[in-house]
Amino acid sequence: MPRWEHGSEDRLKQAAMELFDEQGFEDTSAVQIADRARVTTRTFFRYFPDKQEILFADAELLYAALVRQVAETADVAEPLRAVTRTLAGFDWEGLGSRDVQRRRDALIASNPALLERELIKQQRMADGFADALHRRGADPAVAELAAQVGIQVFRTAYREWLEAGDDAGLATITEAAMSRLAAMMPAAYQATTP
Amino acid sequence: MPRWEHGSEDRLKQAAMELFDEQGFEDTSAVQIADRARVTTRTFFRYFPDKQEILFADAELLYAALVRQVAETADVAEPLRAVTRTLAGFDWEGLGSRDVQRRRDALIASNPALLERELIKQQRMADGFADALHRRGADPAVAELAAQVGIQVFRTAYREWLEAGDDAGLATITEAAMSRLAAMMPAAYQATTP
DNA sequence: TATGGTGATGTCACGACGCGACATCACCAT
DNA sequence: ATGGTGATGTCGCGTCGTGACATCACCATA
Repeated sequence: MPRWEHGSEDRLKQAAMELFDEQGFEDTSAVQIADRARVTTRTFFRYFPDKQEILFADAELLYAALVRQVAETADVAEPLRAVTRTLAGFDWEGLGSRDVQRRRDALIASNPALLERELIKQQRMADGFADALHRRGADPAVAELAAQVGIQVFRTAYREWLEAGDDAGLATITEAAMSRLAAMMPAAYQATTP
Repeated sequence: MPRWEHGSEDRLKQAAMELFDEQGFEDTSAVQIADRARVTTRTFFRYFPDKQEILFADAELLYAALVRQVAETADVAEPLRAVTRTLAGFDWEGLGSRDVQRRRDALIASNPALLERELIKQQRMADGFADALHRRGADPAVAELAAQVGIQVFRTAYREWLEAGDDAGLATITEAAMSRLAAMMPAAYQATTP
């Protein structure tokens, strides 16, 4: 008979999701989560540096994968497209149903602390993209701008996609967002395009 | 003889800046700040909902002013420029020397909690811009994209400006960033510009 | 089989954070 | 002078997050 059950981390994640669902994020304490997962509070904080992170632990891996992909496939000639294509091309459905992602999104949006965390993750991803593009030979200033803007473009598309019916493809929606952006670039600048 | 000195809020801000400078953000507790400002800890939290906010209390006013300006002067035909021009046209030097702003930036960048807060403020400003543009008649999707991208473009320019010598004007640097962005829009999209 | 190392978890103690409830008192209008 | 109001203090509490050290299952290897 093992002294401890295995899989504490999974039990913690599971318990946290349940409790957030039942009571919301704020009204759920780390102690409650730990209790339901049958571990001590201290163990909770060994797996997750804070209460927010339990919602982003998986996302961290996803971001790393995306950055890696940009690093491998980026086309220096079109850094902005490299970013949006990588993001739009990912199999988001594979992460869970659209409905699950929608609910996760809503949970995050409803809580300032979670929103802050989400934004910083996104920022880190942007930094990763910029670095990857730079390594592939892009000018640093261009790389940073492409990363930041590319992510913003995709984010708006992603949210549209979450709300859309099944007919809409993420790639298509993202293309539409890019077109929108292109349409709002002043003509003066477009003329200067090399 | 007044029972309490007046100007607690200012004393708190002052004390906080000093201590952050002396010891860094993490190693400064709310208690220390309150002590130096000669108020109780409870009073600290009455003025600032948390330790981070003491660094952003002023910024909040600034953001509100910028949003108002976009709401008043936005040109619906060029929402992206409306955003970047408002931001680049503001008198940032009036907020303090470039050096002060640089140090503030460094302090924020050096601390995750502060970075999170900064990003969420920026996000709120973006939401404000988007709303303002929408009210002025812009399509909601376009408004959101213009706000987000405009801010990102300006942010990169602003950081360049902080590092630059006195010769460089913020407006010029921002224009350069816009050109960079225009240059990376795929030609296919530029052709579709209405 | 014995032994010792290693990793996961527990236990304890502590400081920092943030808030609710209520008390106090300077100041101001009337 | 008097009563209201706003700023501040006092007290107590629950939550967050961490350091230090103890425990014990499991594994490798002699």
